[in-house]
Amino acid sequence: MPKLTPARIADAALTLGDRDGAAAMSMRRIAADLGCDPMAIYRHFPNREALLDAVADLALTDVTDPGPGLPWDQRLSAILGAVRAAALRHPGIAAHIAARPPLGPQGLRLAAGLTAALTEAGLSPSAVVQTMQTLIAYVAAALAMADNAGVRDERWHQVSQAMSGLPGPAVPAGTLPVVGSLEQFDYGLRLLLHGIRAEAGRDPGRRADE
Amino acid sequence: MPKLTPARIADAALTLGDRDGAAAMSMRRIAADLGCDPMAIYRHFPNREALLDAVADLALTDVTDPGPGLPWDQRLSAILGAVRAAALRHPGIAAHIAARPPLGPQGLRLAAGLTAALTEAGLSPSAVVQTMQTLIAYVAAALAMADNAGVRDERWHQVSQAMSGLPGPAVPAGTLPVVGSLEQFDYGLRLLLHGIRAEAGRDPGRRADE
DNA sequence: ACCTGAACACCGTTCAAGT
DNA sequence: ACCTGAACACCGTTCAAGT
Repeated sequence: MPKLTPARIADAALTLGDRDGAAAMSMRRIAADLGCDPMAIYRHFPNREALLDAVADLALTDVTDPGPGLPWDQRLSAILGAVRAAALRHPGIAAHIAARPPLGPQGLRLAAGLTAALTEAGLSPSAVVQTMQTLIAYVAAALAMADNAGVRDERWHQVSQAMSGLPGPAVPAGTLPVVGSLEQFDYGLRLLLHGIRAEAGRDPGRRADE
Repeated sequence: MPKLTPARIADAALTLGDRDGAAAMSMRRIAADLGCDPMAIYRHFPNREALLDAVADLALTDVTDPGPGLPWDQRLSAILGAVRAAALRHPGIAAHIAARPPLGPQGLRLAAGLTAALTEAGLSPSAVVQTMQTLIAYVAAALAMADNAGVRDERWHQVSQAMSGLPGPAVPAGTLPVVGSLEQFDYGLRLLLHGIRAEAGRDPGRRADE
C-alpha cells in the first residue's frame, strides 16, 4: 500500500466526488477508499475544508492559459471558459471551487493570466484588482448555477419561465437560453467585456494611481 | 403555545441564523427553539432545503423596489443594492439566498422590478431574461464573497494581495478595495451596466424576436 | 513521538408505535 | 387519521489509549 500523501488524498477525494457527488467526499469515505483510518488524513490536512481547497485546485490543473499571444479579450474568455469546463467535468467539487478564493497554485497561475490580460487591456493596477474580483464573482456564480441547474433540479429553469411570463411581450418558452448553459455564460461575459472596454477607455494614460 | 405555522417556523429559523450562524439552522435546534418535536416541522416543509428557501425569501421582505419613477439604471442599482444589504443583515441565510433561484413571493416581486427596468432600458424580451440571469449570478456571487470575507476568514483578502503582487506596478496594499465591500460591489455593477447599455443600443428597435 | 480508533456531539430523515 | 419520538445511518473532530 503506497504511502499516504496530500496529493494521493486529494486525488482519491476528486475521484470519489466525480463518481458519487459532493456528499461522497466525507473524511470517512475518502479514508475508506484509501484503506486508511479517517484520522490519518488529519496528519496531512488540518481539516476537511483545507482538503477540499486542495481538491478544488487539483480540478483546475488541466485548465490551460493560451498565453500572451492572443488579444487580451480572447485570452480572458479562453481562461474563464476553460475554468467553467473544468468545473463541469468535476461536478462534485464545482460548488467548492465557486465558494472559495483561488489561492492554490493552479488558481494563482490562472489569476496571473487574467491579470496580464487586464493589464494589456489598459486598466490601472487597482482597476485590474477590482475587475479580477468581479470576474471571479461572475464565474463562481455561473458555475454554481450550472451545477445546480444541471445536476440538482429544474427549479432554476423555472426562473427563466417566471421571468418571461411577468409583464410585456412573451418569449416562446423553448427559445430561452437554459440557465447554466454556455450560451448564457458567454452572454454575461460579453456584458462584462463591454464594461471593461469602457473602463479602460475612460482614462487610458492614467495607470499607476487611483 | 401558539400553533405551528410555516411562517412561525421560518421566523424562528431566521432569528436563530442571525444570532448563531448558518449551522445553527438545524431542524433539531429550530424545533428546540419552537418547543416542538423536530418531526413536527416536516408537517409544514417537505425537507430542510424547502424550509431554508422560505427563510431566504423571508429575508428579502424588507427589500423595497423604488418603482418605475426612477431611470431604469438607478432602479436596478437600488434593488440590487438593497438585496445585498438585506443579505448582509442576515448572514446566516446569505449563502442560501445566493445559492438558490429566487422563486418565492419576495424573489419574484424583485425579479418583476428588475424585468421592468431592463425592458425600459430597451432590451428585447430574450435579452431581458439573459441579463436577469447574469445579474442574479453576479449578485449571488458578491453576496457569497461578502459573507465569506466578512464573517468567515481573511483568505479572500489574500486574493487582492496576491493579485496586486503578481506582475506590473504594485498598488499600495491599504488602498485596495476590500473583497465583499460596497465599493467592490458597485464597481462590478458598473461594468455590467455598461454592457447592458451597449446591448440595448446595438438594436433598439428589434424587441420581440431573437 | 507517532499513530490509532473509540467516543463525543452532533446531523437529516424514516418509520414503527402510540393516541 | 394524526402525531410522536425512538432509531437509522450517517457526519467532523477530539482525545485517551496504545505502540
